[in-house]
Parts: sequence; structure tokens; C-alpha cells
Amino acid sequence: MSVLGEKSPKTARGRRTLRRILDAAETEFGARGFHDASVVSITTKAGVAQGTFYIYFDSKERLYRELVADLGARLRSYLSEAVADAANRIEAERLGLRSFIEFVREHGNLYRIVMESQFVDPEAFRRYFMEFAAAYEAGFERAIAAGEVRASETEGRSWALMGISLFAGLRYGIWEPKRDVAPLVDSITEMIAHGLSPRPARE
Amino acid sequence: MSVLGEKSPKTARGRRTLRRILDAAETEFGARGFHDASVVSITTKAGVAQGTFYIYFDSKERLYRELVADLGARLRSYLSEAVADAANRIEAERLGLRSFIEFVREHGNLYRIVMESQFVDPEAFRRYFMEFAAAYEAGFERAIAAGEVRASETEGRSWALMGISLFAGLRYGIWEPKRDVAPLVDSITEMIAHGLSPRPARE
Amino acid sequence: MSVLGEKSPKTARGRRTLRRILDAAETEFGARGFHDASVVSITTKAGVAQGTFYIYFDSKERLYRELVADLGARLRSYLSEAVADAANRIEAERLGLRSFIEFVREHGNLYRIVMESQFVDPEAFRRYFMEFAAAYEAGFERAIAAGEVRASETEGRSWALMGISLFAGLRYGIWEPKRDVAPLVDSITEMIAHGLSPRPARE
Amino acid sequence: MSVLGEKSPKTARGRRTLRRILDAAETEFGARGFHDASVVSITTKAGVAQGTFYIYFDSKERLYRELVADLGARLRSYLSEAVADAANRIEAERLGLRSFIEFVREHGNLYRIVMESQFVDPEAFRRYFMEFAAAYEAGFERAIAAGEVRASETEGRSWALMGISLFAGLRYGIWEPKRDVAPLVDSITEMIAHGLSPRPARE
DNA sequence: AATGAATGAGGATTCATTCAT
DNA sequence: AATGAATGAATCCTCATTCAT
Repeated sequence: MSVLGEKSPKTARGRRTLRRILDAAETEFGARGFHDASVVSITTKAGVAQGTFYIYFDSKERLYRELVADLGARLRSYLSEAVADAANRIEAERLGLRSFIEFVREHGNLYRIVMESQFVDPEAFRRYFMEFAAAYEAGFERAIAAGEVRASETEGRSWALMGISLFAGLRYGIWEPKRDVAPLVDSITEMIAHGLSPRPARE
Repeated sequence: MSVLGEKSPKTARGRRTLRRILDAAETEFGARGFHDASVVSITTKAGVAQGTFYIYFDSKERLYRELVADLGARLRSYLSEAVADAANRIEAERLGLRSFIEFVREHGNLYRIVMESQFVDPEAFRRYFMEFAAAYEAGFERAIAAGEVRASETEGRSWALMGISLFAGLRYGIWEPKRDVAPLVDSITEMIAHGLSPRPARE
Repeated sequence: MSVLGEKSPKTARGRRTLRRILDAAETEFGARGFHDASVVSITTKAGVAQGTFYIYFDSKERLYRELVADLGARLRSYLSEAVADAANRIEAERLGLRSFIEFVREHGNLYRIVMESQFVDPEAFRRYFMEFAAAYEAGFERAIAAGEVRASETEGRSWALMGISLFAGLRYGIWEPKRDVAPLVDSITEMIAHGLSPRPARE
Repeated sequence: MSVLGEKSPKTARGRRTLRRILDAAETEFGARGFHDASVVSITTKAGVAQGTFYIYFDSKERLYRELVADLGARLRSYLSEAVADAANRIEAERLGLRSFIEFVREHGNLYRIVMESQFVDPEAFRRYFMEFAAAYEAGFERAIAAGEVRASETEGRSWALMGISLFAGLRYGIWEPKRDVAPLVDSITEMIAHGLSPRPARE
């Protein structure tokens, strides 16, 4: 989607350097946060000189922004793939929740970077989640049309469900990455399932 | 009330100064974030000399930590009061969600500060939410015992519900503070109600 | 000699406070050096408010200067007393060396303060040692007249002997305060004795 | 030659800059002392930006430490060269004393820096002189074996002789740099010669 | 394309000293 | 006589960015 590194390098050597900076940045930003990850620390880790950084990026802020966009895209594609085979909406929720936690466990840095972008580039963060939510809502509309979930306003519901995932990612992906997450996912999904069920509760 | 651990002033003048620093800090941290809010900007806004800051706080970091703790306590007390009169657990959820959004609308800075602490002082952030969650779970246990909600594992559910609130606070408290939130709260609460209902959905 | 504390207090309470500041200053200056010993650290240790300091002293520098003068006087009187009973000049050298080391062991702070004054108030330091040297030389002249030591220029000799003491004080008073110093003092004194002996070495 | 442990520059330009900082530091530290010589004053005198300082040194303290070590090495090599041709130990003492005073006259800053290190980095100071003393003692042992000086304990004697030099350096190198030092050196050396002579004094 | 060097504004913090009570 | 509060200049250091080679 977004092409990382404004000034895209022409030579193989250049591509390699760019790749190294990007990887170093991901690690550093993830581990130390935007402010504590300095350009020096990134270039040092990448094994290049400080000046080299500015061959590929206009500024630290700019790199960060591009990184966030890229990571967001990766996350989104990961999720839509994970959910593709779901038989129905409820199943999709279960799969989405589970694979999101897995994703966070495998790409903790990425998760942290995206979350921190809220405080570094609020507008980008906002846009990203609004788009995500739009897709989410669209899915809901289809599910309602298909009778898989109870009809209702979809915006708030979508947002609520995103909040669940995000927060579950924080606790079970970042804070407790060894925890057996299956029962919790089941419990949460069960709650969601009832919450969305097209069949009203018994009297 | 305030449990701030700063060196407490002994004169009225001192208390006034401390108060001004605290207020300025809340505003600055909320508006510009931890890193962009400098000690200069805080003291300038408070109308005191830079050195005065260090009469009351050991460091910028320390002030932040104390602020987070204090804000957390304020939020918690606000919420428990808001929820006190709820007839049952479901009603408590509705009230909690609604008043949380209200709180965020009125104290946006505060919300931002607490959220950003995740990246400034992760341990404080973690501790704060773990404690909150514990209280939440305890409430769940009671509700289950009272037959107000369906029995189930409570940890994941609590966490999920907190995620909903937090994210709703972000969107409807911070991003869209003018939005009429009632229908969304209703919709979300309805989802939660079904999700927790002691009477499972019909087959 | 020098009356410590410009504005000499009239009341008993005042004298007590002054005393406490002086003692704290001696400890702090000795332990942390002039620059690292702050007025805060001194007043804190003395158990008084910061402002109180300036009731008794115009400045940190001033206190230091007075302290150095006072300590110098104490040292000088200690030494002249220690040497008073010496049967002759050589004996005086031995006693002087030994008691100087003892003095340093008992009053390490004092020694350090006087030595550091070289870098805080070079002129005062210089004056002090020049005066000391003058007294030393006078003693030498007398000893020569009495035939106790070999005639010679006395200035360089005096200075050299002061250098020996000072450096011995550093090593055996400050750095190795537990060391049995008797044999070293004997050895050095023996060297001095031969060096000064009125009976030159045989050809 | 220089054993400075700073981050060594890779270009000629860098080496020039480093050299300028080092020279400026020597002058400033020597003239104003460690505390009053600020990084600003050093970089200003060196004609570089403040930040440049930190390309080459981790901290002001660190630079100082390295300077002390370097200066010590220079002094030591200067002295051992000066003394190399001495016919015997006594002659070596005379040459050592004289050339030390000369050295101090030519490198007053250097002398002051080494002396002040006692109060800035006591451990470095201590180490320096202990090493020096060890070399001194070894020389003594050899002289005793060669029958050039009277047998005796050597540690205290070495220390005493170092004290003489140091103090003579202070007075005749720093305080009275124009003074004709020859007679004083003679007088002191004569005293030392008798003090160390292998031929006992006549009865 | 890459590098090492240089910049300088800006940041947190310290501290001797003064002030008001 | 004493205190707690306030000051503000000064200090060390960091870091994103630019420059010369």
C-alpha cells in the first residue's frame, strides 16, 4: 500500500540500507517509544551513519508516520485474512479476537507503535481507526442482512467490539503473553455472541 | 482527598502555588502530551519561576506519576458514585458507560494523561488498570451470586467491558464531544445486556 | 583568633544555631568538598531553614574562608603545643611529623578543607602557608644558632620539610588511617636527622 | 603518545577539533579550576559548538579524568627522561627536583589540574601517586643495592621525597615562577644527600 | 549512496541568594 | 531569630538536523 521511504532507492545496496533502517526503527520505536528512540539509536542499530538516515527520510516524525501507516496496513490484512474463512459473523468475531491477540504476541512492537501514534500523530491515529471502524460497520450491515446478528445501530457496536479487541491485545498480548488465552477468548466470544444474537433472550 | 505524595507546603501561600502548578501541569500535559509539555511551559502557565517547580516535585516524571495516580483516584470515585444507585448490574453498566463518557468530556486532559501514561510510565498504567479490573471482577462475582448476570469466567469479561468504555471514551468523549451519545450508549448497553443476561438466547 | 560568624549572635539560642551550622559545614565541606557541599545540605544537616544560613554568613564562600582560617589556627596551635617539649630541633621534627599525622587522622575533614582551599581561595591558602613557613624558618634560625642543625639556607629546607609532612598526612592520615605509622615516621625522621645533622657525613 | 580514551576521530578535521578542545580544556581547567571551567567556556575557547564537545567526550568529568591521566603520563615521561643521565641516585634527586620545578613552570595548568584532581576524582589522584611512588621505591631499592644510599625502609622515604618535590613545585613553580631556584635546589638536595648518604655522620 | 562531523536550540535540574511573614 | 517560599541565572547534556567530503 504505502511505499515506505519517500526517496525510494534505485540500487540493491540502497534497498538493503533502507530495509535495515526500517527494521531498526520498528524495534527501537517499539521498545523505547517514539521519544526515547532517537535517530542515533536507530542508525546505530541499523549500522549506518547518522547522515544516512536523511537520505531516506525527511524527519523522524515522517518515518514514524509512514511506519504507522505501513504497520496498520499489515495488521489489517493479517486480520482480514484470519477472518476470511469464518462461517458467520459470530465465528468471525471469535477468530478476529483470537488472531488479534496472536498477532500482538508476535508483533508486540508493532502494536505499541500503532497505539502510541495516538500521542505522536493523533490525526493519523484517528483516521486509521475511523477507517477500520467503517469496514467493521459494513461487515455488520451484511451480517444483519444475512440474519446472522440482531439488527441495531452498528456504529457504537463496532466501536465497542474494537475496544474489546484492543484492550484484550494489551493485556493478553503484551502484558501476559504466556497466558493460555483460549478460555478467555471463549468467554468473551460467548458474551459477544449472546450480545449480538438474532434470537432474543428467553423470558 | 488528593493523595499526592509531593512535599506538602506548610503555608497557605505554598498551598496556592502547589495548586497552580498542579493545574498548569494537568492542562499542559493534557494538551501537549508528556514530552512536549516542558517544565518551563508548566511553570510559565502557573506563573512561577522554574526553580519553584522543584520545591514541590523531584522531577517532571515524578509529577506525572503522581498526577496519574491522583487522576485515577478521582475518576474511580466519580464512577463509583455515578453507579451507586444502579438497581442492578446491567443498569450499572449503562450508567457507568454513560458517565464515563461524560467524565471524559469534562476532563479530557485527564483522560489523555492517564492514557499516555502507558508510554511514559507503563508500570503505573498497568497497576492502575489491574486494580480497576480487580474491582470490576469483584462486582461481577456479586452480580452472578445475585443472579443478575449469567455465570461465567469473569476476568476476560471484565477486561472486555473496560475496553469498551475506554474506547467509547476516546471516540465519543474526545473525538466527538458534541455528539448525542444516548442512542449509542443504549445500543451498546443493549448488546452488553444480552451478552450478560442470565437468560441465554433461545436456540 | 578569628571570630567565626560575622554577625555574632547575642542570645544563647543564636549561639547554638551558629555552632550547629559551623559543625555541619565542617562535616559537609570535608566529606563532599566545597562545591558539592551545598548550602541546602549544610542547613539540612544543621537542622535549620535555608534562610537562617544568611543570618550568620554573607555567603557560602565567606563561611568557607572563615572556616579555613579558623581550622588553620587550630592546626597551628595543636602543632606548636605538640612540639613545645622537644629537647632539640630534630626531636621537634619527629614530634611534629608524628603529631601532624595523628591530627589528620582525628580531623580528616579539617585537613581536606584546608587543602582544598588552594582551589577555592588560592590567596588565603598561599598566605596561610607562607606565614607558617616563616615561623618554621625562624625556628630553624634558632636551631642553627644553637648548633642543633647544620647551617644553610633555611627557606628551601623549611618548605621541603613542610612538603614532607603534608604529603605524609595525606597518605598516612587520610588514605591509610589504620596503618602503623611508627616505623615510617622513624625512617623519615632518621633521614631528616642525617639531612640536618650539624656533623656532616664522613668523606 | 596520548592515551586519551575518547572516541577517536576518523578524519583530519576531527582530529583538529579534538586537539582544540583538549587544549582549551587544559587552559580553562588550569586557569579556573574544574568547577568554574564550564563546558561552554571550553567550547567557546575552542571555537566549536557546545554539542561538539559531546562528540568526543561523554561528560565534563570524563574529559577531566582523561586529561589527568594523560598529563600524569606526560609528566612521568618528562621526568624519567630528565633523570636518565644521572650518575647516581643523589644526582638523580637533584635533577628530578630541578626539572620538576621547570616542568611546573612551563606547564602550570597541568600541575594545577593534577593537584585539583584530588578533590574532583580522588581515586584517580590516589592511583596516580601510588603508582608513581611504586616506581620511586623501586629506584630506591636499586640504589641501596648499588650502595648509593643508606639502607632503610623505602616507602616512607619515597613518599617524603615526593612531598618535597610537589611542594617545591607549588612554591617555586607556581607561586614564584621568576625566582632563581638554583640555590634552593642545591640546599634541598644537599639536605637530601646527607639524609640518604651511605656514610654515617661523623661522631 | 554514504559518512563523520558539526550545529545550536532546547530541556531538565541545581543552587546560592533574597524575600515576606 | 527563624522560617518556608520563591527566584532565575547557570549548568550539563541531548538530539534532530544539516553540511562537507
